[in-house]
Amino acid sequence: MRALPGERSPSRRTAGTALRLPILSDVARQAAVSLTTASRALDPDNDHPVSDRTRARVLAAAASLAYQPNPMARALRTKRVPTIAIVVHDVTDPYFAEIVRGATAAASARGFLTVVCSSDRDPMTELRYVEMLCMSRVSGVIFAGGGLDEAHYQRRMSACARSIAGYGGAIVALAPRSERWPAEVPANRTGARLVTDHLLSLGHVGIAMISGPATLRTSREREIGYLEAMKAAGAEPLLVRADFTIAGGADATGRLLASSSPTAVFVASDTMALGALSELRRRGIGVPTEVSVAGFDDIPGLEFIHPRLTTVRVPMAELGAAGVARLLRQLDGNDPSRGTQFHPVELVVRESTGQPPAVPKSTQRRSP
Amino acid sequence: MRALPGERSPSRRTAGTALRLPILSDVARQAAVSLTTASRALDPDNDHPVSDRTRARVLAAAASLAYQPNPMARALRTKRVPTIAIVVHDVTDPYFAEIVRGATAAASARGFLTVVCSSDRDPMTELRYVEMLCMSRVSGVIFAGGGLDEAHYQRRMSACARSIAGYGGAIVALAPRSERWPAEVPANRTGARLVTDHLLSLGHVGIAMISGPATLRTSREREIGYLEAMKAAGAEPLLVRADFTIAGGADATGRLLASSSPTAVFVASDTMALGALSELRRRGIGVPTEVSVAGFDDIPGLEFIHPRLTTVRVPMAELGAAGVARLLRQLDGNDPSRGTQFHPVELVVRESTGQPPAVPKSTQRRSP
DNA sequence: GCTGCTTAGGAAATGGATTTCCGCCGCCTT
DNA sequence: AAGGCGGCGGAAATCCATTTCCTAAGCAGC
Repeated sequence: MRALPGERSPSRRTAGTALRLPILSDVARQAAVSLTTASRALDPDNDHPVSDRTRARVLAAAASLAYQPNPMARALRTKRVPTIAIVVHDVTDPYFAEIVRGATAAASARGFLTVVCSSDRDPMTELRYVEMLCMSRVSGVIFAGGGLDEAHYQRRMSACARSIAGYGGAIVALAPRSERWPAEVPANRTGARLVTDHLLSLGHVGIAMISGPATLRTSREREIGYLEAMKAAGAEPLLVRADFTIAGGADATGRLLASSSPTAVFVASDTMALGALSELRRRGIGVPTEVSVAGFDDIPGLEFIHPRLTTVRVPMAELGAAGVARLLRQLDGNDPSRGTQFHPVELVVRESTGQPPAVPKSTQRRSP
Repeated sequence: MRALPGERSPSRRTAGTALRLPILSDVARQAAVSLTTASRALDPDNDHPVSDRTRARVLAAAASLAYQPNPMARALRTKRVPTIAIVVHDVTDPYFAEIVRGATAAASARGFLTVVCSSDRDPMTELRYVEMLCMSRVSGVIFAGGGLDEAHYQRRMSACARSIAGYGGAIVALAPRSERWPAEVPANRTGARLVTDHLLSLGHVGIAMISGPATLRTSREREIGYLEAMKAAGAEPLLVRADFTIAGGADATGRLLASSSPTAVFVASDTMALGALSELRRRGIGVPTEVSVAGFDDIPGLEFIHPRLTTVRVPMAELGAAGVARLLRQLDGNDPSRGTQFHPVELVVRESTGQPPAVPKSTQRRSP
């Protein structure tokens, strides 16, 4: 496992730059104090008293040397590296990409690096990543996507979680999960109700929903909102499931149309909705003239697709940033809560939803 | 900077799991050898002789304890953390997301974590990230996007590069840059020539190009391919620039149409092409019936947009993986090359390109 | 028998910051 | 005057793998 290339010549290729960076003992020497005092003076969180005069001397010395503590040495003692991991289902999905963007910005503002692990929706890959993260002693792990409701997976995952807690790391979820972790999640149910009500208020009755996998709690929460709204309106629900991908959305749309003819479809994520839109266009079905389509998330770039998609705005970047903030509070020990914080969502009406076709079909057919 | 929460109680919350992970001395004790020997036996690259019997004992002990070397302690000695950073212009852009996916998979297969830094196209943000990475002693930095051709930026960037080389880290670029770093880049010029030739062969003469910022070498390489092909065909080129974003593509399309009426547009990236398509549709201009549009990159999800976009396939994930492989070779010292490795691209003809409108305009107007 | 080399293994130093444990000084009690 | 306490600073242990330097034994060659 030798990592350092032995053949690297000791001679400095590039003249000019002093390659030895200042270390704490340089600062201590220049300030004429001990290592201990230097460390304490430089650490604003340290509660050991240091006189103002001494602290000033140390600070001045550190500044004059442009001292930066060595993160590796620090990590060795504190047992954690100053990096935060974000585990997503798919970096390529704008929903997650946006969360990553928000989290990265927040983390780097606090001096943390962010590592992104994309499981590509494979539970085993995710598990492997988390085990690796745990071994690397990352300060925290943010689960941006939901977990699987599956016993074997959950057992291994909770072993990781225990281990992370064991070395003082923290965990935060950005989607509903069965594990009782601190969570920052969008108001999925409310959002789903909002869109469904919007479609109902436009006069739709046959409103189908394309949801994600049943094993994902996010799917289920959004379904509940939909079902609640439909029930309240006395309308008959119709649910189809697919993967949270463009292809999944297209596929589900095909299946849906094979067995029913809704005038509106609520799709549980914009990414899937893109697929739905694509499939409808392929079949020559007008949106919103023949079928209204609404999504969820408000991923970036939606202004540019046609017709502009009605959706529910989830503050993705804010969610990422909130996850980092929560994580950091947990690490600092001043937020022992394990509760779930909900983030408000907002209906964004654009052009993909409209009134149902003027010629009202007598009754909506339902799946057999 | 106290990172460990002091208030964390020493008692184990979760029974059952031994929280202290095995360390090298545990292995050494169980194998009845010294630390030194244990370390040597476990390191396949170490050339110090260890007898087979001893090695077997150590290996058995390590296996029985499920020993994993502590990455932080190792990093402290080797002066680098086993982490590779990928610097992108925008994680949200599928082009970069795809590269990140490929790189992450390759890195984790070799035991490296991947951190993603998204500069959001701001040179200062990028510089700050790179300085932070350098301070964190990451093993390597992969620049997925091109650099700025600007003196101030280049000076600071090369200071970082020197420093990274100074501690034994490596750098790889995945886009053409003025710095002479080892690079793995797509055959931009060839690709651009391929698409342009495709458009020419369809009978187009008025072929405009929407390119990226002039300060990005990727833009310029793609332009050159376009210009070469146009020149060879005796056609008059017409170039418009914009940001490498959806909005940029839409905006450039507007400007283009304000002053000319090409029958085909070659857009330097799919992301921009999405904007172009959107703008054309907004104006009711048929694609490809009135204007053909071709992109570059072949980002995922293109099958689902309408009309399906003709483009040049860049092996993005492979590029990311190749970048990691190159980086690792550099770290191992068995690839001292600074050369550029080109990755072949491939024309993918789909539905957004077709013959020019049947009624041939007498002559293509050009910008005044 | 002595030198010289090779093979095998160990003790201890190293990397750099953090933290625990102590001691000292001055001041206040009783 | 003896004991106590708060404020301040330092020595040394700690974190854990790697690496440098050494020792010892075994064997060949002169």
